[in-house]
Amino acid sequence: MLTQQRKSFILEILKRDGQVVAKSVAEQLHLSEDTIRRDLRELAAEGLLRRVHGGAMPLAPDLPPLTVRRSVAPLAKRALGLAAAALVQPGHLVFLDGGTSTAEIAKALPQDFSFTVATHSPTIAAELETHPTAEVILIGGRIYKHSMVAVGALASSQIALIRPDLFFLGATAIHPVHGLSTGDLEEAAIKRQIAARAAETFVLVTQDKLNQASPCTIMPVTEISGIFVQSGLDAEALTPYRTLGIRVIEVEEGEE
Amino acid sequence: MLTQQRKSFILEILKRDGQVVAKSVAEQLHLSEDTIRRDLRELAAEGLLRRVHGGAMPLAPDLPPLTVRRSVAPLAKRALGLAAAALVQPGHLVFLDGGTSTAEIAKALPQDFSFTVATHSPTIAAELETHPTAEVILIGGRIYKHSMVAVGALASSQIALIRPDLFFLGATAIHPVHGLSTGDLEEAAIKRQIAARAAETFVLVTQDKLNQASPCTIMPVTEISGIFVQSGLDAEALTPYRTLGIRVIEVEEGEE
DNA sequence: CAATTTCATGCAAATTCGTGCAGAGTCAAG
DNA sequence: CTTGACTCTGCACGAATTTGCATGAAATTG
Repeated sequence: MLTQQRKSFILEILKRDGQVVAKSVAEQLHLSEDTIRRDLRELAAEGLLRRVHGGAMPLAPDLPPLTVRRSVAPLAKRALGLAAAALVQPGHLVFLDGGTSTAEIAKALPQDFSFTVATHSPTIAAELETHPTAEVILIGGRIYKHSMVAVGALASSQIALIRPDLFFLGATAIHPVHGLSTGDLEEAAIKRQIAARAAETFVLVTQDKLNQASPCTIMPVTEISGIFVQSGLDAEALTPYRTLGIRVIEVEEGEE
Repeated sequence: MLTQQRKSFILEILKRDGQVVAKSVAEQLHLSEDTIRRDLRELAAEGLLRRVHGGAMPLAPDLPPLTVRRSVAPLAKRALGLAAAALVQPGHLVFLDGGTSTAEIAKALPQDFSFTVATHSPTIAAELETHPTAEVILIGGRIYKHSMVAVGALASSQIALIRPDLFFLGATAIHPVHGLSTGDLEEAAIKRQIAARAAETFVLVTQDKLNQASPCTIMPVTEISGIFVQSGLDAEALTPYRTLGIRVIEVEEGEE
């Protein structure tokens, strides 16, 4: 095991998990903690991470809001993202909505074949900087800051130019009767437009969104192809969707 | 076994595994480690790989992620960014190019009045998520990954719709005769277009860019209004710009 | 405040590195 | 065919790097 390789490994862990625990890395690589600590010190000196007691953290204290939201249900979301990313096929045009759930899809996208990702979220686009094979199309427009997605006429006109194979939608609420909804009218309009142009639309649903409603309706649930939920939820809560002919994909929360 | 054959073998291993362990190669080829080390040294001298203790790694230190590039000249860049951000006035439309220098401007933008920021870099846009008063316009298009900016016809058509008061351009090289230049043709074209529409264009110039030239010309230096450089540089190196009537703003590197 | 964990430093063992050198092989001129 | 120059390879040896452990300091936890 080369020193450089170890450092890369550490940086990957950091990028994936947002943190590094010295002890855990030492165990995974069957090396002493001293060695890992030394690496961490050197990486910190190179300005690649920030040393903290017990391990290391990313340099930037990240964007506080994002990190907070990210910590809501990271494991469950990661599992959902992984399952959703598996739908992507070579040559596809995939549209990724903004949000932390779709960010997990971006992280989990396959890297062994080529496809195109369109997104109106600068955060998602930035996330894909390091993806080796994905072509990225950025949809511009006025940024709606709360969700960090481009909205408005400018965005709309660009979306009208593409026809995605897959659309992964991020909604703040889903309800069998009230449909998909979110907090902003313009945001809802954009999502609606994308879904209308996409061949298939899927939604990643965490427990806290299921059977809820938000003020602005995006569209009825019958417009979507399927939802990803974590397994082990109340079966009854999912029945209405199955009845409506919506694919309900239950995802095991993988071990960490 | 010819020397060249051995070298090819080593490069294949490197390509396949992303690393080369000198000892392992020596065993596979039934040669002494010295020979392999010699090859590695020569290959490193040819710039085909990077020598590390125990073997070799690919040239690119992984993907030079933003974090690495950020650490190049952080203090100097931060000072330049701060000075540049001071030009922004209430109600302005400011265009921020992609790059680490302009990212520093984004961080230093005033927060006590309103203005609009346009950018074709998702990274910059994401940076502005936490800015309290700036309206953000994202320019979309195909993402040129090396620089993480939107380029192409889609981006061009959106830029044609706006007319910035200020444009902060990020170039990879500036030269009094060869003008501003960068590494990619499309990127250069977009920058040229933005500059043509902007009332004033400024460039943040770090020491390593001054009086250099890159393959793709953006435009002559006479098209720009001014450059920001760190103070204490060779006065002679700046004279040509002053002679051409370009404002040269020297910035003291502030304390941390 | 005490127990536990984590950290930094010094140190020794092991590994790897670079250089000098000798032997083997190649090639061309004599 | 012989000789000499040249190159390549492996070995030797001191230098440098890396790793794990021990020690005491520092931080964290209850």
